[in-house]
Amino acid sequence: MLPYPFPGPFDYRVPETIDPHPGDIVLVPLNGRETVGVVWDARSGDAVPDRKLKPVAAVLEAPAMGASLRRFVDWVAAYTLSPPGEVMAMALRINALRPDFSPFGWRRAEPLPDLRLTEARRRVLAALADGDPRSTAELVRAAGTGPGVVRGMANAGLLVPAPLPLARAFADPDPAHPGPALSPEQQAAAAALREAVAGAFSVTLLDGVTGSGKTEVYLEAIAACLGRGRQALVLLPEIALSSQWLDRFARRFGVAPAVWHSDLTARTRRLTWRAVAAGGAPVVVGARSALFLPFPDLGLVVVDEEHETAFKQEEGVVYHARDMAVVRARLCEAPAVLVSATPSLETVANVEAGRYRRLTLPHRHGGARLPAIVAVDLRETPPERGKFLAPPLTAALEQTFARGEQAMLFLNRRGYAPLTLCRACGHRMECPNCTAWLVEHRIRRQLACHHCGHAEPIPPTCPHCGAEHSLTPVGPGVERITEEAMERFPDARRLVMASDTMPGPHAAAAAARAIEAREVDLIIGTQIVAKGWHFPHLTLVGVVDADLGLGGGDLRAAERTVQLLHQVAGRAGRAEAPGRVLLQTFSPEHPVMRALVSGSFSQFMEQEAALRRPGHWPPYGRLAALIVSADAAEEADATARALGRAAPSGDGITVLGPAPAPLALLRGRHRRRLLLKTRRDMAVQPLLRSWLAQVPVMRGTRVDVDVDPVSFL
DNA sequence: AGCACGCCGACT
DNA sequence: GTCGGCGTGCTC
Repeated sequence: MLPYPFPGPFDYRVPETIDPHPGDIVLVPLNGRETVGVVWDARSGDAVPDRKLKPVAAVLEAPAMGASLRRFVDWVAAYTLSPPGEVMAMALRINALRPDFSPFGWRRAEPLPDLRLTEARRRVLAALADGDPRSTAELVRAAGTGPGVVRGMANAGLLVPAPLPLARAFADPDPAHPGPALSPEQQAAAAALREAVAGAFSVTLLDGVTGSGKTEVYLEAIAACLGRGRQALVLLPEIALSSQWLDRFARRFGVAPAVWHSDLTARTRRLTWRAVAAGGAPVVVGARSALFLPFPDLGLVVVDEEHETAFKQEEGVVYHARDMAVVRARLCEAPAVLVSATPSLETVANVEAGRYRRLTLPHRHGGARLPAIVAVDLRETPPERGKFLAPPLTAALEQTFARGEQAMLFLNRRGYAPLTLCRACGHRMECPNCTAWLVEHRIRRQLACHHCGHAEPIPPTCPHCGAEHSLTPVGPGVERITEEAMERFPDARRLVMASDTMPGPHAAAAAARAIEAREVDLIIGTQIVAKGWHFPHLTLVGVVDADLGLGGGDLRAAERTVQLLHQVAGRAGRAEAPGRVLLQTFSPEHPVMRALVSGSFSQFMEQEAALRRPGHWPPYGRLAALIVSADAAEEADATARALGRAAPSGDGITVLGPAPAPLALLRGRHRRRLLLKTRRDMAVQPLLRSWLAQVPVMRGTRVDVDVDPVSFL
């Protein structure tokens, strides 16, 4: 299998000098070059005539790709309709394998060529007397010479390259390390998880209210997994924001786990990948790409915050890490644990169908109570004109600050204002490349598109009618809320938490520390504040616009809003002082607001299920989206219409569209969508395969497939 | 993906 | 008469 988008593996001849086995990483000729690939299987048999077969060039000295990972790659490729080589490339991490990147050093040549030795060369050989290979840097230090001498010796044949023994990059977590005390409720759940870890494949939903100590419970499952000598993988939706999770892990096990995400430096990535392959990383915590690490014996997969849409990879190979985690666990004969205070309807449906087990933690840990949630009706108590914080919320903020407690304002919108409008002619400032408004970022003095890289200075006059001082910001973003809070509470120490104000894990960790140390009175944030933080002194959460996520006609808009706002609300009152949550809304009677206020999350999910079941909407049916894109609208239309004409039909099959995508123009490309819906007992992949095979796609036009779409943009 | 081949426009 | 633009096709 080659790391390129071919439809399948290529066949090669095996010369007598080498002996490759399935999983081995090999060097093979391809179109006049040499390429790294993985031996996938014995030859596929047909198609390629013997005369065309070229010989495998070499077997690389690298850990082989295990059978369970190869089968996982095949499974993901088949499920997502991606070229298997592209999926394998995610698992291969070619950068970690290239000989020039590998941790290679030197040993003495056997036998030594008969050469006159200089004093420096003699010292280098002396440093290698014990037979262990050493890196160039080590040899330079030991022999008190320069790297040129080592290189010269290698060229003269005195030294030969040798793989360095892998340093233990990650310490063994200590299951006996005294961790935090668990409540009887937590102990019971932990015992059930330990039992699951002792068995083969199973899926368990760990469903506990915010602040119930779910993490501490599944850390016990990890301890049990380590006790059996197997590795554990924990997936988090946003690893960059996981400093508090790492603290908890260290508190339980005395050491840090291996961390895996896309922003690792090349060196750390290589070290971690090699350590995992060698079985030297007992626990890995990572973002979705960690699913493709080469665990020799994966014994447990945990998906924390399993409802998070961040687990859906939208670019390249489009997959849902929560669902693929279950597949990976099954292929490794390991249990999977899905964790959430607000489980997705998909997971709830699997519990109800008996496919998943469920463990519940109904109470907060340490006697803390769940926060009281109330709706603030913006029709009855509107904010002042041009302001966004209604009187009940400002009064609550005042009381909170007066008590010396912390408050949080949540608004899932970056920047100052989502729309800039000309009061003279009604012109809206829009992105030239996308069907989207430009968002004002007042601090940067720019109008920016949140879908592509476009940004421009705020124009002094209306670009349409030329009127002066007529451009007006409409609606709030976190910057504007910060401005309002600053006017109203000038003495409150503010901290803005948004992806553009906290670039990277360090900034987020520093922010969390400042909040824990009570150096902040008011936190103003976008959705990153919803993610599992534990701020013990935070007692008030204000949701500036609770209705925000409900527009747009998205299948999961209501579910997602409940999950997001419930998570945000869960940040309040996690210690002794009780928490309070105010939801500013124009429709307090909406089922979403009722569910949040009453706390009857499960009842809301039943209503959602009742809405989706009759039409066979997920999770009671299957969806796949086709996204047609082209530089010209006519080309996108032509292909989309051709797909529409060739659409599959039959009992239990519905095709919707083609229709312009909500983002009909994205990064300068015109987009059309079609949606395939089938009954749950049907597979969409064969339908999609034969459908796509019937429609020729012009050059410059793309058809992207999204199986189980989460986003409908 | 990555690379060679090939067929048309602006230079020495 | 030549360099080089990127459209097309191929890789076991």
